[in-house]
Amino acid sequence: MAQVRVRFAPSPTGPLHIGGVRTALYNYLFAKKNNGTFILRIEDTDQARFVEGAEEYIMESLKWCGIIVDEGIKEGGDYGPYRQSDRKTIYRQYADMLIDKGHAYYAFDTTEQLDTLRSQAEKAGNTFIYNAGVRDKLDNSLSLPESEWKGKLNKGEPYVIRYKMPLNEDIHFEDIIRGHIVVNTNTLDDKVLFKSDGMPTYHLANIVDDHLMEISHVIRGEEWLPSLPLHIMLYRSFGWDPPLFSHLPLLLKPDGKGKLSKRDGDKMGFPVFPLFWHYGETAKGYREEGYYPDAFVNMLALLGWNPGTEQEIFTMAELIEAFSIERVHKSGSRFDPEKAKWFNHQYLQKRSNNQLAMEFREFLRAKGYHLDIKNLEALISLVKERVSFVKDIWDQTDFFFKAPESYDKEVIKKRWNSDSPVLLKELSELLDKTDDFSAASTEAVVKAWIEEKGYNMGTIMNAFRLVIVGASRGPHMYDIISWIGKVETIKRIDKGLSVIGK
RNA sequence: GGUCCAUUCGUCUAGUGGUUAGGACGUCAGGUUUUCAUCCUGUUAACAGGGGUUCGAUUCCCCUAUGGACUACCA
Repeated sequence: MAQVRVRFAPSPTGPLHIGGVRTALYNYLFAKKNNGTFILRIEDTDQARFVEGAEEYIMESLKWCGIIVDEGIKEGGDYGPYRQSDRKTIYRQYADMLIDKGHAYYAFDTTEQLDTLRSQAEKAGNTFIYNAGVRDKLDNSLSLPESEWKGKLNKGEPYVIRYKMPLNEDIHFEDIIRGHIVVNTNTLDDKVLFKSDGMPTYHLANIVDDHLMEISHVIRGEEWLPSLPLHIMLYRSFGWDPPLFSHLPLLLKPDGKGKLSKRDGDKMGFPVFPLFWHYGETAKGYREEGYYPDAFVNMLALLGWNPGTEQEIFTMAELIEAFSIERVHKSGSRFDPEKAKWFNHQYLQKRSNNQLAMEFREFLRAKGYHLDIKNLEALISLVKERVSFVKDIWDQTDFFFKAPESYDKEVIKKRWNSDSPVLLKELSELLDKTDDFSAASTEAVVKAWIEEKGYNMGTIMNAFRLVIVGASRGPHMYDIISWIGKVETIKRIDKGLSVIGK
């Protein structure tokens, strides 16, 4: 295979959502699998939709995911510039080339005129298509006498350049994922290639840039499939060899219908963006929700592709090794937030107590707690298996840091009986006399006491947990009291006794 | 409306012209845990429908249904 060069070509119109990230990821995996080059090209030909911060956001997102850009606006490269607005002067000559070859023409119709024609057609139950069927009746350099349209040009009247779609021709083409597709040109329209504001449209800029940048494979979202015939025709008109195309299936909403959209995140309570977004609107990101980038990437990679084995956990290197574009699915995948959490759980379990302690220490710092790593490692070893996110550690361990402020009423009803005050008082005195407060030691002492007196283990331990934790949850009691220490333990028993009473 | 694309458990998916249609998430049930959670074990549940082709179709073809994308001087 010739040198593999692929590009991810987003528009900086807002934060990149996870569908875009997955497109970038598949491009990256494909490139690296084939010792190729991954290019980031910014497609900002629509000045009206430019959004502050979006370009930075895209680059930061890729970086967070571990997707390394080989050529791009920051990285440079031999095929730059990599931002289409910086390539503005390139496109016009290609539009002119098409006009010279008779594949494109000037059109002077105003937006209003075309809108009217469209709505009229709609009322009549037809579809207005600007192509060979009607272009003779419209206002363009094909329908008007040469003197007239040249006059308009000289006068500086606004115009666009349209592609001259041939009449009644079947266009055959291949998609790596979808196979053979045929479309008749009569259903296609004379797309605008060059806008009246002096900028190319996506279609022109995209084809010119892909050719100039020697892109070998175009891997993009399914929403582009309908314009593939146009793109194929453009390559033919220029006399260029087209790249190979792959159209990725869409990411769908978890419930209901339709493709995942930028709005779904807040509506459904999970992020649709890799990172927090805060220009104008704000939106949650996976990074800030506590996802590890490798878990996020792993989850995303398996949404629409799988290697055909039962392996589910992959490092980026393993993904690169296993990836093949042919195994990408044809149909859309519904995004499942539950499975995303499961992936993070898997990755969190693989981290060392020390790593987690460092991460949790940052979390605690924000809450005003400052603890040493050894202490936190001990804490984390007690709850690690129960959490999926670092922030979950707090939910599992808040009572380590502070005595309960209230006691679960249901638990009082169920676990606190008339004997409880007396028994806990005895327990308190017993622990007070115990010097070695390691979990093993207190466990031995308390068990011996319960056995000697013939008490009921469940009764005591559940009431004990109630005064220490405030609820019916948490790790082993002896681990808890060992960590909080004797003084705090006794204090909590006393407080519990006075608050709950009998 | 038109064009194009798609359709295996609730979800992500494996798979083959002949399989008990496999796995994961979730669900549910047991077990462990004197709590809660984790964990373990088990369970649950699918080839959209109808025609063909064939000795035999989930698998190949056609139709229908359903879903989706596109239908801008947006990408």
